[in-house]
Amino acid sequence: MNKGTILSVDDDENLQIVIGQYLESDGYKVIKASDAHTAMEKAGQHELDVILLDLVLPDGEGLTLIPQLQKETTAGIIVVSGKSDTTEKIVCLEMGADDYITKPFEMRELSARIKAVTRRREPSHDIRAGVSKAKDDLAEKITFEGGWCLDRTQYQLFDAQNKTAELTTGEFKLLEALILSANRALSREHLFDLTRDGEFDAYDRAIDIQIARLRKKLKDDSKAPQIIKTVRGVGYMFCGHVENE
Amino acid sequence: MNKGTILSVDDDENLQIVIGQYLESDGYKVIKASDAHTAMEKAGQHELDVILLDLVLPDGEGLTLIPQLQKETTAGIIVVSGKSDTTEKIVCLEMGADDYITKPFEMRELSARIKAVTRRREPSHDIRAGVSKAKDDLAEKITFEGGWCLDRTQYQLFDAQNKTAELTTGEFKLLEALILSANRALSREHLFDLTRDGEFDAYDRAIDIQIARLRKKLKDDSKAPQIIKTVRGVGYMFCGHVENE
DNA sequence: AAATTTTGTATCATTTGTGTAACATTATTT
DNA sequence: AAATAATGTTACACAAATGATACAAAATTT
Repeated sequence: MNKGTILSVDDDENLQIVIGQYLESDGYKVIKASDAHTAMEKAGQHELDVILLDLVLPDGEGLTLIPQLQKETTAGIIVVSGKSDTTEKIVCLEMGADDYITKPFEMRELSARIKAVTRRREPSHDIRAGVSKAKDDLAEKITFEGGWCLDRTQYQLFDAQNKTAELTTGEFKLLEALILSANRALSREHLFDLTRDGEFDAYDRAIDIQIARLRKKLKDDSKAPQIIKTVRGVGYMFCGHVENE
Repeated sequence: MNKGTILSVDDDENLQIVIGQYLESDGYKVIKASDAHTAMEKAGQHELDVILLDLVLPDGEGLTLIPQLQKETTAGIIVVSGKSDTTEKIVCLEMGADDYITKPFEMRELSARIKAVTRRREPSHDIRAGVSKAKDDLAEKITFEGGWCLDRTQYQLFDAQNKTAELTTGEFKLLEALILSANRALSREHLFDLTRDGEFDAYDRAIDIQIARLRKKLKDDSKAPQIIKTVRGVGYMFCGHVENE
């Protein structure tokens, strides 16, 4: 009997043991992590149904962990917090957590909340039926303003004369990411995540430089850019009309 | 703009009024019932998204009401209880309630929980470039009085001619915060918290200045403002009719 | 491993955004 | 209506964000 797989993320070793024992005897498979890093790791390795998440962790990712985990899995997230602070509750729920429970809690309550969360995620509750599936399969060639054509099979950008702009793969990925979210401002961090692995450091200017290089190759004047606009305080945005093929 | 329809079932008249006002100014349509019988009736008549349910009712159906309501609608059920009794919580969640909140609660928390419940019931967010877009509960474009359109993906405000008003991100955030709590007076401190980090100093006039700049760009005469009104001794309030897209 | 290409860091210049202070205006109280 | 308090306005200075350039470090190719 396996009711589902739960990832428990908490620093507190004793609590981990208690939770683990209870939930296992309840029929769940329990995976444990005691810091944000391993949490993300485990989330990538297992098919999770629910994540119990304490936001106070030694490598303290805190709130940002919620969207990160959601990117990695489709599991429900229950924030387990030491504080019963309304603002935090709200923020958590708004960031996408499914529920919020305050320590100390009774195991029975935790179990009930887990059930409630998993129940909601069952197909029967899913109202997705009839909703057009997101088009994952994107065009192989995308043309835009100025006769440019991004060829996603060749990893190259061609101009109106069909001459290659000699983009590097990094530049290509960045441009692709921008185009796929055209007319939407994207933060540097977001762009970083979309185009490469590793940790983004807030003072990292790498994206800026790459944008500058891209602009040059796109002949987009950075003083008054027409294609890649900078959104001050936010990041960059691809502007313009895009056509798929 | 209609975020959804909520049925509030509670015996307490005052609470009903408070909840009703808050949620309505929040963009929900609110229907009220003060006993189990009318609750069932209303549930049959309307397309509900969320039901706020106090189980202590004059004709005291209590817990059995949960499955009955679920038979009638597909709305999410949030149990609003006077007791913070774990057993009751568990029973409610097990009977199929989606959430449980204990009186007294802050309206903000209630609002957040409603959002969380409705979010879960929404169709999946569109997945562009494999990135799950951080899904707000809110519209991407909000239009209001005078043909203005706040584009939350571009971080810009456009006028009726679709020309950008050149808001800075700070100004944008402030306007967004005001709009999202339209027709509700917000204190400077609250606005500060909503739009930036750090500590608010009571003698800080920064918000005033930013309001002034916003008004100018919105062509809102500060002598007789139509869009952002001053609420003396309190703060500011966005007035007007807002439409989501 | 040398050469080449690609990417990142450091630095400085420039632009843009925002708070402060001082004063003007409007509202409220006396 | 005077006095007071709250808010609006403006100019200015400072801070922060971004762009540009040169160079260093990786990564890739030869």
